[in-house]
Amino acid sequence: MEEAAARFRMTRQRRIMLEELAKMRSHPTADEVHRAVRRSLPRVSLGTVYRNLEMLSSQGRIRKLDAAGSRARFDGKTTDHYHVVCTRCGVVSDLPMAPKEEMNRAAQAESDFRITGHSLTFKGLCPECWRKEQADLRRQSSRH
Amino acid sequence: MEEAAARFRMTRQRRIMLEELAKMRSHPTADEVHRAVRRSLPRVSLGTVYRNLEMLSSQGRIRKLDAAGSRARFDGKTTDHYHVVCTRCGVVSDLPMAPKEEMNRAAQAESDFRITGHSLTFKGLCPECWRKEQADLRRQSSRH
DNA sequence: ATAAATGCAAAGCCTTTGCAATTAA
DNA sequence: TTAATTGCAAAGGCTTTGCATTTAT
Repeated sequence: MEEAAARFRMTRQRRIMLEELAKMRSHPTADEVHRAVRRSLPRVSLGTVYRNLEMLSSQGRIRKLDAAGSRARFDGKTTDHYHVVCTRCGVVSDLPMAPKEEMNRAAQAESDFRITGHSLTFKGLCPECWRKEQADLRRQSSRH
Repeated sequence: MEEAAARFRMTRQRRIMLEELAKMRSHPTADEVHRAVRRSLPRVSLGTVYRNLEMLSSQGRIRKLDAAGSRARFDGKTTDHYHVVCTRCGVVSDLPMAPKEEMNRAAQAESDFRITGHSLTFKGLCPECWRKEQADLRRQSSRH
């Protein structure tokens, strides 16, 4: 009945991954991290790298770039608009908010890229998941 | 030497895909589109659906949602910041621009989701690709 | 000592592709 | 007629997972 508190170990693999990620400013993919870590740990496996990338970002020690989800989604509506995606169930909804062209200009002032546009996706809980989330919290606090 | 102008045919498959996408307001994945189209065209293949989704969005008749980038990217920097991604070579760079918390409030006013954050990614051409792009254009116009 | 983490390899998913047959124009 | 498109099935690429072994605590 007693829940084992998850304990994380600072393995050599994890330490080196953190070190490498701290110095790589290039937003590497999993296999780029793998290659980097391999220089000091030739036997590290890609599986371990994937597991640790996932684990470290769930801990907030690193960050996974916003790629909402792995499967592509399509929209019959081609006019520019923003989306909100539910972080719990993944449902995507339109947002009736006018796209802000002027943000491109603001970004252009800060970047040496030739800015041509932007994509803005809000994160949140859909009404249904928000309800469930509250129910979960209520249940948890009443457990003691 | 003569370039064949690409001609697109309005096949039954494409017409029905467009019709379905127009009525589905749920931002379907490829296989959800497949299922929908199959109701009227039971023998349509998933491969065709993929090919046409790609083709129709390159034509601008439908839209592929952002974040569709297939591989995950990671960042050792955990403080909130925006990114710019080069639409030609895919390189990702940080943007020294303060994240705008107030956008969440603006979005909240328009949505029944519980908004908790957003991710903003600018699109553009990195300095190198921008240079190449201009060279390409120059070459093209001088060809006549 | 012992539960967490690893390496390895196999499996899973989503997506892309080659090819012979079909079909829009 | 004929080049684009399809269905099918196989292959690809990224990611996840099962399991015996190793390792941090």
